[in-house]
Amino acid sequence: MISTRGRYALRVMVDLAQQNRDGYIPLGEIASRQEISEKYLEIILKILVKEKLLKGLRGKGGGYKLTRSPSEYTAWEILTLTEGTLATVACLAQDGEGCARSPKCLTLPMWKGFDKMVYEYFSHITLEDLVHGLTMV
Amino acid sequence: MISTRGRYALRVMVDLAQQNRDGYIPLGEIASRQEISEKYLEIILKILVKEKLLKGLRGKGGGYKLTRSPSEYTAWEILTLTEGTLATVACLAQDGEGCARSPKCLTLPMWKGFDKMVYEYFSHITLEDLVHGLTMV
DNA sequence: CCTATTTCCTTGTAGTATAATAGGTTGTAT
DNA sequence: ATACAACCTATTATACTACAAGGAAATAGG
Repeated sequence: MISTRGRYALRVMVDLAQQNRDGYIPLGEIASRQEISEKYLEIILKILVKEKLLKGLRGKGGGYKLTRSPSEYTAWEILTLTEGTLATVACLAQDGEGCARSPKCLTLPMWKGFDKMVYEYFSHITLEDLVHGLTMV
Repeated sequence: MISTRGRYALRVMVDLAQQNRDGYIPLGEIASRQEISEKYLEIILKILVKEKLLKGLRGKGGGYKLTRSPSEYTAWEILTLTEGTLATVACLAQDGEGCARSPKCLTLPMWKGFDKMVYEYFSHITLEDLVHGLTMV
């Protein structure tokens, strides 16, 4: 289950990709268009700025803007940065020490195969794809 | 992220499928073999019994046993029963009323495609597959 | 320089879920 | 009768989610 953090992040990135005017777009505008709490959105955008997916500018005329072209962002990147990890099971998370039962675990190959499939799926979807309307994948 | 509830459930079902002796296998035996807390496992097995994936028998010589042959259980079935839902986003959960933004949501098709893929993956893996050692899917 | 704007930063918080634990009750075989 | 083992009803520590509040710092226009 993907939390609102990751989902909102994607929606906001798509929103910014849609507004293809140059210049900065303020948070309040995005929040009201996407119907997301401003204060909560702040937290999400902070992550995206920190990770250089967005540029933020303070003060009058400030706001947020993309740092690359929409085709250069993948859903995978946005989701993993905001969600922390998309690993399905704890023993496959990046920081997970990997449980001691791994060698004899009969379900592990299934989880590995699943995680690979998830990666393939989201890493082949770009912001541009989403803006142009994904019909089927 | 799949919680321990679903993961333990799968491991226990695989464990039971492996012990192909007929008769009932007590919880304590499964718990120690799988290194899972007995009390927590009770909760999980209760769900599986209630949903008729397992038969439980009390008293001496009692325990748990499968109600079908391993090839007749899918990972999907076991996971959805114990996890509640595998829907990736709230707006696609079975009881979810579906959010008002659906028609204009550019990310929704991506989530739908993903959920379909997840279903296809887990519904094609049976307990028998897991027991025989899944190498690649 | 002043002021309005808007991001950035820190802290708090209600609600919910997870992963258990504790202790008792009912049913079953010998 | 008794040992065994599932079943049932609570309780709990911990953590995460999805916010909300209030202020500090930066920026543009007048």
